Amino acid sequence: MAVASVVRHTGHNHPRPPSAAVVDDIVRRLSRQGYRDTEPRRLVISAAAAQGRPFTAEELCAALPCVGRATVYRGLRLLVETNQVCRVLLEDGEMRYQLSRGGHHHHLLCGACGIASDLDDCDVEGMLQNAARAAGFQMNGHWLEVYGRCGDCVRP
Amino acid sequence: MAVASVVRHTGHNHPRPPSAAVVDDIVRRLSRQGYRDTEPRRLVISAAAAQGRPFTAEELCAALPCVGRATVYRGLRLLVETNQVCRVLLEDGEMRYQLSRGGHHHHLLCGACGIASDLDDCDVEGMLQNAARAAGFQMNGHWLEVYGRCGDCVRP
DNA sequence: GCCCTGCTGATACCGAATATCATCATTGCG
DNA sequence: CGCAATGATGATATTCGGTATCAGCAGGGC
Repeated sequence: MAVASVVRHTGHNHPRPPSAAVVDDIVRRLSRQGYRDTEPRRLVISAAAAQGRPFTAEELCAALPCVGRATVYRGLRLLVETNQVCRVLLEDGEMRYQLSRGGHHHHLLCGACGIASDLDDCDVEGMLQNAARAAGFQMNGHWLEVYGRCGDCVRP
Repeated sequence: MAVASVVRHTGHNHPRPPSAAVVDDIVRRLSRQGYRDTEPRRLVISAAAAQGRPFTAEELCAALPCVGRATVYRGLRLLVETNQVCRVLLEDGEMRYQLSRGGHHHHLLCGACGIASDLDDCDVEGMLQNAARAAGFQMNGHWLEVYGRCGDCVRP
């Protein structure tokens, strides 16, 4: 049976004060991979961490008028490639981003407030493996997003 | 337990001859909703049906040099909105399209040949409902894509 | 402190997608 | 059947998200 645990990224629907520890953590991980610790890059990470819900590259640019567009896009791409930021697919097909806590997980996307909570420990994996195998398909990955209303929006 | 059944859209990896019956069927459904039966629209549907794997809007345009770009884009959008065509999300985030057989299903996407088979009767739904509910989330939809290798590509 | 090299950012560029709008064609109706 | 209303078309312009370019800057190893 699946066990669900939720980590809400913020108590409310608004940007949180970017935690310096979170930024340091990510910068450290990037350094370990040979990427430099630069001021603009820290600003991008900080801005990403400050978003209360999945964001777009353009939103980051708007939040960082003092950082060049190209730098924001490059920084975001780097974060995605190194799995510091995960992609979030909205129901209408729009792609957004969100700071990742790492590890495999799925998103519970609230259509009302736009917040994406993380759903860990849901073993769709095994079930999909079986279904795929039965179809003669060798599965080695999947993409899953869950849409609906979060608890706060269902009973406000 | 999940029961999987696969419908491979074509025996091989190449465009099939567009079946007039399929096109007529879709045109009829559109007519019922008040959309006109026009030559360019039929061409778009026919081209979409002729694709052997998920395609992009640009690929449709290329396949229909005699139909205006705007018309192709409008036609494709209409087909998506009326659920005649479903969106297919590739592993890298690219969005493609594929004629839908209707009904809820997921895609088994082969990274080798690019073909998307349909996976019906996989009850992730129930499992997700439970996991979401346990997290205080009211689920009312999901998006799932499965990635791997199809049978033909695993043992060629 | 110096130098190498990766990073930055202004700009130009590209491609996908949509808006515009005059013209055309489908279909309902007399 | 033929006409009028209106939805559809398509050439074009435009917008917009994202990337390539490249000279200058700065991080960090020495």
